[in-house]
Amino acid sequence: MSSLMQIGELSERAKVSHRTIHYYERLGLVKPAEREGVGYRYYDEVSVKRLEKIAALKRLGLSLDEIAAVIDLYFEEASGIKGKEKVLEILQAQLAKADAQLSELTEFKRDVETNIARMQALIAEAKQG
Amino acid sequence: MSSLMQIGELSERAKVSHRTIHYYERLGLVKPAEREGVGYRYYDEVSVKRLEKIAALKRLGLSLDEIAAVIDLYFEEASGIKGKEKVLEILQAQLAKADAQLSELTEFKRDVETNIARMQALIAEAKQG
DNA sequence: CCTAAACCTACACCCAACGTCAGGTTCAGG
DNA sequence: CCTGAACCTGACGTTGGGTGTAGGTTTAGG
Repeated sequence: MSSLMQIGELSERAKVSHRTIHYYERLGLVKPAEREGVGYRYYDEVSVKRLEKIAALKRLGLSLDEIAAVIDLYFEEASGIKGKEKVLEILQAQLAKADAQLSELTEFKRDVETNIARMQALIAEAKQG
Repeated sequence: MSSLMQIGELSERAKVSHRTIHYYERLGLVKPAEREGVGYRYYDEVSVKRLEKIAALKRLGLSLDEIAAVIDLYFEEASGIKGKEKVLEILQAQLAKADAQLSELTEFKRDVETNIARMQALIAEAKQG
């Protein structure tokens, strides 16, 4: 009696439209915990987390295909022994990408801060020049 | 005699197709330093930097429209007095966005590192279990 | 002066990631 | 049993960020 929810509630809780959920399902990103006969989709709590994780990965700039390739790592026990080293490779690539993005982002932030200071100075100057 | 270059060279140096350069020009992201009559486009060194900056901002997840809104800050003197406060607003929004992205990215990195450790443990275990 | 390489414009087309719409089904409450 | 809300599928539309191509022009070098 794990209290499943329908797509409407999932949609609200994960802040994702139901059409998007359908779309993600076709791409293999999410699937209902249960689907009796040919009827409604029923989801569990994990689906909420899964959609939130997908959103987070998207914000990092991953495409849906790239996300599909790694999302299971977050929600399933490690796949068969043979694939573990490949999974490790993927993770290390993502780490490298994250590092690169971090330094680029840090630099960007510095630039923005510089520009903000410059703007504020110019505004102050204009206001009492 | 500042030795201008044509679009082909710019394209090669900035690693951006000439079609994309045309496209960016329509969006107001770049423009040739010179264009005699109705003929070829001629670019200077600044254009190379500009395209590289655009690429960097794209990697941070900015749309071309957002980039258009700020790119001039990097290459021109501050625009007219009236717009300065709006520019400041844009910059502050970008700073907030960058901060959010930074913390998300940091969290993501931690997750990936955890998963890497987990994978490595599993692999080691499998190799001598 | 001629030609090939590089350029020009304009329009059509592509892909990812959705959203919209139409027409039909299911389900819960009164 | 009936109705309205929630759901279903499938086809088509849209937006962002480009790419492809046709048909014409410019220019540098021999």
